[in-house]
Amino acid sequence: MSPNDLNEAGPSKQSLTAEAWAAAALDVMAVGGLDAVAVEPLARKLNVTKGSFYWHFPNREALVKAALALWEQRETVDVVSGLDQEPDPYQRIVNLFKRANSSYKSGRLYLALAAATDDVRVNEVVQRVSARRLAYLEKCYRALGMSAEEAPLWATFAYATFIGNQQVHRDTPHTFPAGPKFREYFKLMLRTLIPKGATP
Amino acid sequence: MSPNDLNEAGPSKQSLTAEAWAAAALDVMAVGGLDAVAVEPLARKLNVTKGSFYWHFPNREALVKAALALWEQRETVDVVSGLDQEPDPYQRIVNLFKRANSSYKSGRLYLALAAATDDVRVNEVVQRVSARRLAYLEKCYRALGMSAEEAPLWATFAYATFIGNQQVHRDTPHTFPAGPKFREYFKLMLRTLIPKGATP
DNA sequence: CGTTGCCCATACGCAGGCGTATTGATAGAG
DNA sequence: CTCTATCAATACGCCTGCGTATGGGCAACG
Repeated sequence: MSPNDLNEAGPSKQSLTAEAWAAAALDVMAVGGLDAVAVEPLARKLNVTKGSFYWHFPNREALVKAALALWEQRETVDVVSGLDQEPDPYQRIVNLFKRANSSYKSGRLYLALAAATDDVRVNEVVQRVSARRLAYLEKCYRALGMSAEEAPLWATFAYATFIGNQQVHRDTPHTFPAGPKFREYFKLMLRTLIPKGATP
Repeated sequence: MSPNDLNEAGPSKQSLTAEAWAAAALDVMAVGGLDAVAVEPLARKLNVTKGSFYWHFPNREALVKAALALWEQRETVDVVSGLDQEPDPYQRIVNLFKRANSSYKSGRLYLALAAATDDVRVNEVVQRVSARRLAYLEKCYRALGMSAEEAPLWATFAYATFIGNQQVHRDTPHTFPAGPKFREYFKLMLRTLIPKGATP
């Protein structure tokens, strides 16, 4: 837990910021979906009343927008920072997979957000984030020497696989390979999804 | 459209059945998620009032249960009927993939249901359906001569991939390969996810 | 024609979330 | 010490969905 842990019980005498509300909104989103972002329940969780909320935000709409912006920014810096440092394209894909399979919580958040197919604002953000990831993957495959026709297919393939992994992991947790089995599974995916040549 | 098309405008003088309500519930679920299954909005969509609903069901809970039961039954008969007729295990997997990538609507429904992670009833059903699909895939891989250690890994891999395909297709529709590109993509997945030997 | 059962409409009270208005508390500036 | 700006609590009205109670229409059957 960070020093200024929010959305937890306890006084936490520090005044709430708008970003704290947005972060709390993302937390409940990961569990209850977009509809779970409700002002009064959130206020209860933060040990305040909605009197506080309506000082920081004009309405619920603004909170949703702020939460989505925060999420997109997190996801985007997540991609550029650290990941792009790696020179080897093969290792870049490996790192992507590692990251995708490690952060279970952020995976849940993506799935919860993407499930809000009826909300236009959410759809736009999800689309941008997904498209960025796909473009990044495609770039990696091209760096591996793949043609402009093949790369997008492999990128979609790989991306679908690790999005699907998060889904399967969430939906049937006890069936998903764990421990040493997961290491096997991981290696299987890597050698299957990164074709020929270019080993590190 | 079937002769007794429900959940559409128009009088449709035929009396509503409980299953019609359940089917309509599944329809709105595929778009708005579990929370969209609300009695009064559904009644409006069916051109009746909730007076009708509360004759067929004791409460909203019962409707959700009925809808889930209907869904599970659909998904289950979907697997056993027609699919298990095919003798060749390779072709069985191919058919699975074809079916997964063809029924866009049913894919959306699965994703919407699976997103309701906070609901216990939904989780149980989703878990059973997913587990059944995984077990079926594993059986296919074993029929291809795969070992008891490898088969579950490949089954999870393949299942994650086509669940992920539905997700990517939904989240970034314009990026997803279409037309001839999709045929390429499909062949790529098949030859990658069904290893060596056992070609038809 | 009357009665009975099936299916639905209407009207009501209740609960919970949204947004507003008003007041209160606290810290820092002067 | 006073004043002011910041942040939060309280109280209110509104809307919407849930569940109940009651009554109405209609077909089948006697």
